[in-house]
Order: sequence, then C-alpha cells, then structure tokens
Amino acid sequence: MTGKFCACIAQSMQYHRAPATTTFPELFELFVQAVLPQSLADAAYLQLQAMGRYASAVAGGVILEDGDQHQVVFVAQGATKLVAHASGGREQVVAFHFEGDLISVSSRGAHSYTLCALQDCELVAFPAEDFLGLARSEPGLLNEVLDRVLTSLSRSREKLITLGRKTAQERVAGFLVTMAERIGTPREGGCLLHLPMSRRDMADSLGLTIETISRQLTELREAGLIATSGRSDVHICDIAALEARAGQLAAAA
Amino acid sequence: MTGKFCACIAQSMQYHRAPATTTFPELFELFVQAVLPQSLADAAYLQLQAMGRYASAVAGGVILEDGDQHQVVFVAQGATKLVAHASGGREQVVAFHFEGDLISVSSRGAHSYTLCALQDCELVAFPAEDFLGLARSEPGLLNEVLDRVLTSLSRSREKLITLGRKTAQERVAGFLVTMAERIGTPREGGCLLHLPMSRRDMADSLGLTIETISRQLTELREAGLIATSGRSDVHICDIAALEARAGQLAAAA
DNA sequence: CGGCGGTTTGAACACGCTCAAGGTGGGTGG
DNA sequence: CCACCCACCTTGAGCGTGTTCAAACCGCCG
Repeated sequence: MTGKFCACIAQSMQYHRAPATTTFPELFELFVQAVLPQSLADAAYLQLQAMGRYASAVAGGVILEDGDQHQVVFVAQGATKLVAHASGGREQVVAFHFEGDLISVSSRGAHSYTLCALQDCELVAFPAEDFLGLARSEPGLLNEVLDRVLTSLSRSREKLITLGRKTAQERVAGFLVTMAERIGTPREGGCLLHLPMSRRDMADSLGLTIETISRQLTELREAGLIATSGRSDVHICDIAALEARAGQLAAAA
Repeated sequence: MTGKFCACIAQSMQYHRAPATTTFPELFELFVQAVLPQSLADAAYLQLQAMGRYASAVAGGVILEDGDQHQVVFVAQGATKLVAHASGGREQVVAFHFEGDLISVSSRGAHSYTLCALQDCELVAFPAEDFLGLARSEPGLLNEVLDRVLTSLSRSREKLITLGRKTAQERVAGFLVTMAERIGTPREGGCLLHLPMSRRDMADSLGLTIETISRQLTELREAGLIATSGRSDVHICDIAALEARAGQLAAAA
C-alpha cells in the first residue's frame, strides 16, 4: 500500500519512472522564480544554491518522515500530501501541496507527520535551520516565508471550519471548489480538474470515508453540477452552484 | 447573548468592569518581555511604542470583526477566542489565546472571522501593515513572529486531526490535556484547570454539541480521571490516563 | 485481454445530534 | 447577607447522517 520509501532528500538525481529530465539548475531556477525576492543579495543566492538538495519521489513515495531532520521543501513539480497519524491506523491529510508550494513541517505536537508524493515529484530541500538562519539575515526572504506560512495557516483554518461544522455534501463541494482554484484549468463556462489524489486521500482530507466521498460525488453528478470521466478527471459545470452547496457564508438559516 | 461590542482597538484606557488598573506602559512592557528579542534596536522599540494601541474588552465582547483593519494583537491579560462563521449560524472556534499570545487574523478565505474576549482582557494592538513593515527591517522580531505563526500552524494542524478523525471522548480528553499544558497549574500528582470558556465554546472548538461535551465530561468524571467543581474548575487526576483516552499515537489497532 | 486495486453501490448499524425537560451555579438586588 | 432568578449546564429519549460491512463494478496497466 505505502508506495514505499524512495528518495529522502538524497544528494542527487534519482529517476525512477522517467520524470521530465530536468536538471538541478533548472529546478533551482524554478525555486528562485517562485520564492526568492528580487532584492536578494547575490551572496544569499549562492548560499541557498549550495545548501539546496535535489530530490525526486515516485508517486506514493515518502518524502519526509517523523524523525527526519527538519527540512524546508520546495515542490518544483508534482503534488504532495502531508499526513498526520492517529491511533488505530487513522490518518488525517493536513494539507495538499502543488507546484510552487513551499512546505515546512514543524511538528511540535502529539502526532507524527509524513510528507508523501501523490505523483512523481521533483523537489528542492533545505535543512530548515540553515534556511531560516539565512532568512534571518535576509528580511525579504524571511518575509516571503512568513507570507507563505500565513497562507498555510489560513488554509488550515478554513479546513477547521470544514471538519468541524460541515456536512459531507458541503465538504466535498468545498473541496472541489478549492481544488478548482488551485489546480483547475478554465473551460467554457466551467473548469476542468485533474485530481492527483485518490478517493482515500480525499476522505482522509475531509474527515469522511471513501464510500461517503463516492456517494457525494455521485449526487453532485446526478444534480448536474459536475461530470466525471475516469477516476480522476472532473469537469465542474457550475462553479457558483458548487460554492452554494459548500455553504461558505451565511445564506439562509 | 453576545456580550456585545465593547472596545474595538480604541485609543486609550476604557475600564468597564474594573480590570486590574494597569497602565499602558505596564502593558507595553509585558508585550516587550514576551515578544521582543533582546537585540531589538532602540529606534524600533520606540516605533513600536508609538504605533501600539491599548485596548480592553469585557468578557464576551468583540475585539476584532471581519471588516476591521488587519491588526496584530497581543494579549497582555485575559483570554480570547477566534471564531469562524459558516452558513446557518454555525460557528467554529479556530483558536483560543491566553496571556502572552500574539494574534494575527489574516482572513484570506471564504469565511469571516471574529476575535472575542472570553474574560475581561487587556490588549495591545498594532496595525498589521505597520507592524510587519517594521519587522521587515528587524529580523529578530520578524523571526519571533514567524516562530509564533509556526506554533499557531502547528496547533491548527493538531486540531485538524482532532476534528477529522477523533471520537467525542478523544476530543474532550485531548482538549483537557492541551488546556492543562497551556493554562494548567500543577497540583499533587495532577493539574488544576480553570477554564475561561463555556461549554458552547468548547463544543464550537471541538466540532461537537454542548450536550455531548457535558456527557463526555460526566463520563470522564465517573471514570475518576477528572473532578469538577463549579462550572469551570477541573482537577485532572490522571493526566497519563487522559492522554491515553485522547488517542494521540498508535497504540492498539 | 485478463486481473488487480480502486471505486461504486447497497443495507444495517452506531455515534453524536436534536429536542425536551429538569438542575445548578453564581451574580444581582433587596 | 441572603434569597431570588436566569443563563448555563446536565440528563434523558428518539432520530439521522455518515460509518461499517459486504459485494459488484470498472478503469488502468500488464
């Protein structure tokens, strides 16, 4: 089941299933474009380049586990999930990440976390201490990091509302809306969505079971709000109606 | 019901129910001790002192509402809750804050948030933009802020596990353990807890109803894990047993 | 084309919710 | 200072949403 450990922030290229043949400089450049402020000093740039570690992971593989060194990970390509483990084999997906996202897993808490690849991934990893140490002397970078962490916090809080106070229907509808915003591609009057995660991942993200996810998707399909093809392609026909079903803001009592 | 709006980051002292007669310098000093790095430049100190606004709020009062200027709030005294609002009057408590906490409500998301006082509070508030602008040139401060935001994120994620994958019993037990860590005072072989929030607040925090909270507390009391006196005093007799019931980590399948 | 894992669908069950009726603490006013 | 009173809390009974268990289906990869 667990796609097995694969590339745990290794030193160099490790291709397992022929991801696009990108090189470290290319990946690092993606990181630079996405994360670094333009004002960054050359010295800092070089230091980052030196401390960055290139890693790749196959779909299903573990990227970071509880017990690993604390790392800051940049997703250059692919998609990942951050999973928390509770007793009894229960799992909770705490966040999904896509291209351009920066991940910091600071697990001060009673649970253990694992970062997993949903698809084949290309990653750049930095030892968190070094990275933040450098950032400390580069306010522009630190500020960018703060901004991204605040976004993570905001997403996490939105998810709290979902898990605490929403029905299954609202959760699934809201999930599709959020995914559409993050990785959807617009189509005439709608949005095309290729979901990199399984029903189980969705269930573990929304605090439901795969059966419930499936039933709700069926219901949304029969209501004409979405159309599905294959296991992971969803065409959102009516985003406004979906948002309404997600029960975001006060409407009717 | 809602204790009504009271002191929305006002300019000066506003005593409503005789909180301890602290002065702005005293409150600011508390902020300095709790948040500022020792390395902070005098100029930055003075700037902060100039931009800080003193505010007080009575129990139940609203401190920040959706639509207010984005603020960074320091809790010098008292306790607060950050509440998110969903449709149908449903509420989700996203976080509790106590003395020494620094709150940043950046609501990028589909829901609206309100910061409320649980008890009479003494607060120091800064316009977020100015505060972060200053922090940008003071890496020590920015770093402290980042650290606190990371703690918030970590707490939020722990809460996600709770809301997504735990039973009522585990939620209540976990809640008590967390509160014990944050505001408990050790007693022979146990811990004394004075809860500043109502059953409704707990319910809205744990994604349950007040009835369920009450039933679970009764169950824990009858199991001899806790003893209660009055509405808000809890004596935790056996923390280890409580932690076990919170189902933190893998134990038995 | 064949088989396996993931998904869908169905039926029965359970946990926590809803609705309703007492209790009780603690704050207020006499 | 004590009694009153109201909001908050507790307890109970029945219900509903989502779970659990089980079986059929199907998309995807060999």
